[in-house]
Amino acid sequence: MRVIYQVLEKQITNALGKAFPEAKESQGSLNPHLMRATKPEFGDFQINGALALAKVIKKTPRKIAEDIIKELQKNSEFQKLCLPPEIAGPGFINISIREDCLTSEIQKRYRDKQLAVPLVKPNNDKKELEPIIVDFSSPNIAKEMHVGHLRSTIIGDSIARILEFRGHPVLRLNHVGDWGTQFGMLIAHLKSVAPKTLTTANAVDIGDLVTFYRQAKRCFDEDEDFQAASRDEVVKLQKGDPKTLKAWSLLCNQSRKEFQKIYDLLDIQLEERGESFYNPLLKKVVDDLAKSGLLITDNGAKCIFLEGFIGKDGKPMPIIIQKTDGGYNYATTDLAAIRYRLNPKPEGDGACRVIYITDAGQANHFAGVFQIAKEANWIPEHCRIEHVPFGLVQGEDGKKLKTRSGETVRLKDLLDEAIHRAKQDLIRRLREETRKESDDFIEHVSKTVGIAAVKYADLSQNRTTNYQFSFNRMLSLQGNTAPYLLYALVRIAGISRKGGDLDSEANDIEFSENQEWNLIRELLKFDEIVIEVEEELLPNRLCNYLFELCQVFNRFYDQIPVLKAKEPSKSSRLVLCRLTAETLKLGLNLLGIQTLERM
RNA sequence: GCUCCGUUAGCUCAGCUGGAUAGAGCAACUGCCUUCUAAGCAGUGGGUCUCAGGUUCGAAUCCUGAACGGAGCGCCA
Repeated sequence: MRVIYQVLEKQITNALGKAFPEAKESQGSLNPHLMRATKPEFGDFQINGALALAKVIKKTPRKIAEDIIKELQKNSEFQKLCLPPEIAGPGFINISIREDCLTSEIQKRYRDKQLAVPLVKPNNDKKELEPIIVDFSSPNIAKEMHVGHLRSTIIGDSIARILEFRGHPVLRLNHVGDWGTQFGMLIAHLKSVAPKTLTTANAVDIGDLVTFYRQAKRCFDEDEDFQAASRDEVVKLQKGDPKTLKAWSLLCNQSRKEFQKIYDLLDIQLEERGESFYNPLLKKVVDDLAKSGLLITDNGAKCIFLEGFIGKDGKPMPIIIQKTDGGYNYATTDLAAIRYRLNPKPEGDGACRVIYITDAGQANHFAGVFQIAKEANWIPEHCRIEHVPFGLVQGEDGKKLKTRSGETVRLKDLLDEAIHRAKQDLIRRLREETRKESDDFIEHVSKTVGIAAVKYADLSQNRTTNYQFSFNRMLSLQGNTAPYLLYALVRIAGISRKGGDLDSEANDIEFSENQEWNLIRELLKFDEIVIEVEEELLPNRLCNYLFELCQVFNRFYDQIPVLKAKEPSKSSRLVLCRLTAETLKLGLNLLGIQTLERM
């Protein structure tokens, strides 16, 4: 209905101009404030503009609304599209779209792969679309992925999918932590305790690596000599010492294999481009910042002091660009990354929008880095860089999610448990219903449902707030959960199995029942929702929509017979079933969730 | 201490950027299966939108202040 909305908005703006020529000068007052009706009783859209206009024109809002309607009704195009508008409450205008228009919208959408969501096109002055970068997941080498990576990975993937679906070239970048002090620590430690791991492939497995890392961290915190040795290793690494580089690449490979298992399980594509990639560019970042006069040396470190950044002691807090020992910090890497990503090809990625999916705790860091990039003039006029923050994953006690023994939850364990619980649930149901299914079926359904539940639970929440993780809730068969949505699709597949032709023609469709119109109106909202999510980067809006669509469909399914209806109702209803299935499948796909025919 | 974020039903959360009587889901209670999968549907009860001011035709939404909770804050990322 996005197109209808746009047409209406234009018509109403025109009508306003004609009805109130005297209001034209005062800016903004001719905005119709057209929006989707807040309740079904109010029709499809409502105009709120009459209320705001009352201030400018000295008439009551209801009188103004009357004049707007009079003007609108002179327009035959408007009349073709809408029923006569009604004035309600203090001066709202309620607008209902004519049923034949709704029907023809359904026909247009039927068998349209994009389901009426338009593809983006390049600007007039450019031949090609510029890529959008989604920077997400970003685990650290030599550590296992843990629950802290869950949200970034899931949310980032969904946002990338939505942008891709709109037609944007998307670079899904995995900015893995493969550089810096942690590596110094690890290599320095391994040199003394397990030197073989630094020269031989596959000499250490990821579990041991994690243990070594912990030991190294402890040494680093307690032993000053070890600190110095670690920093030495970092400097060697950054200077490209061949032995250190070899050791480094062995460690990275080991971790990479482990990450890939998780990404495969989650069905997520990512292009690895770690921090190390930007190493050759760091020196120029420092040099250019120095040239621009932003850099100040403080206690031997090269820093930038920004307005509004104040530390614990109340003194201005620096952002450190180069440490006293010559090493670089993550701010430096992030600055180098911004430059590279926004630089035109082939020197850079030529991106027009860069999206960082990280926890909200890094908001200050990004605010600082973005401000430096802006002051250094590294962000072209037409480009956007955005930090997309999300809240903490908490346990059911409201505290940061931990295992019973108080350790960080490994992502692999968490996903396995979701799948395991989905499986137990499925087996119990099969027993209760005395159904028999193959082992393959059980494995496939449990995996799909388990992963879907984890993803959907995360995505369906407004990402900015903390999120309370609960297996029981996310796997529940009722309510706003993945299993509920998947079940709606299974019901439609059931209709098809029982002989419903979900591939019939939509030429002669006809509707009469309330529940049909409710479903039609819900289906037609899809395009607006996708575009809104693309702009706001809030996938929970899409989840919310899909949940509502399922509720409307289930009401329809409960109250309206499909297979037993006479023609043309039967075919018309089958068209609605198919369109519902496609909308759900596509919607879930944009969330990175796979669907099922039976469950 | 400073900065950022949050506070909506017993619980978990929406609330589309200022609109009509604040909405879902869980939990509780009442109905509905010889019927396309009841993993569903229909219904009932449940609210000082943390508090106090302000802005205006109109505030959960915007501004100021307070309380409570969370996160971050100099050479880790």
